[in-house]
Amino acid sequence: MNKVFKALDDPTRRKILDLLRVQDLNAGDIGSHFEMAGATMSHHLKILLDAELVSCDKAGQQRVYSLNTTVFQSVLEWIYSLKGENYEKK
Amino acid sequence: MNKVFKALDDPTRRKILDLLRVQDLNAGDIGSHFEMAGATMSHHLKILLDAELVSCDKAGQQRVYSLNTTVFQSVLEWIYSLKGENYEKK
DNA sequence: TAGATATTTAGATTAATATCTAATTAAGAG
DNA sequence: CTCTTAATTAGATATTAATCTAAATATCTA
Repeated sequence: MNKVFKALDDPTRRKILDLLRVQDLNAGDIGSHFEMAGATMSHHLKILLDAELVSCDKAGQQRVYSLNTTVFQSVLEWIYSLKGENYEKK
Repeated sequence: MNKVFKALDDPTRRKILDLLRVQDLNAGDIGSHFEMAGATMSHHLKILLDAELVSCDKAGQQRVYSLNTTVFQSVLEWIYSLKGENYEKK
């Protein structure tokens, strides 16, 4: 879970996830929502990939990123355990 | 939410929350679970306080910390929105 | 193949965070 | 009032993380 919390602890990366919630996007499209060097975006995307919060497919010159929410299961379970509730998978 | 994610992005602080899930504890008792200077614990507790993940009551010379899970609502809502599900408060 | 575009990687710099020791504050006991 | 205990605050240092520019890689097109 360490990597997941690390990845979530950054407003830019959380916003990337918000963007990917709506639709898959390539690196350039994601970057266009931020005023940051492309290399910096790439860095953030790598951290999200490492945490398995996003996945990536090559499409020609571009790389298309998509959201992967399965990793949240363990986070939800932890939060619910703190709340003293059981987490029931829908 | 920034402060909450920041606070959660540290194994020591997450473990503190795990300890407080079981029972309220004073600063010294919390510290005894870690091999860290007391000042360092105090620093972590302050970050948890700022994020409102814990609350603190004075009891004589001691300060008793307790878990506050209400802050998790917004986190849960955000995660569920990413998952494309609605979060229903229990 | 040469050039253009999309993206990542390398290396450097700056900013933020965790940690420590020492000093301070606050409360209780003698 | 002074001593002890509990905890925090201050200040310093070291590690980690975000960001940039420049260079490299990979793919498409002419």
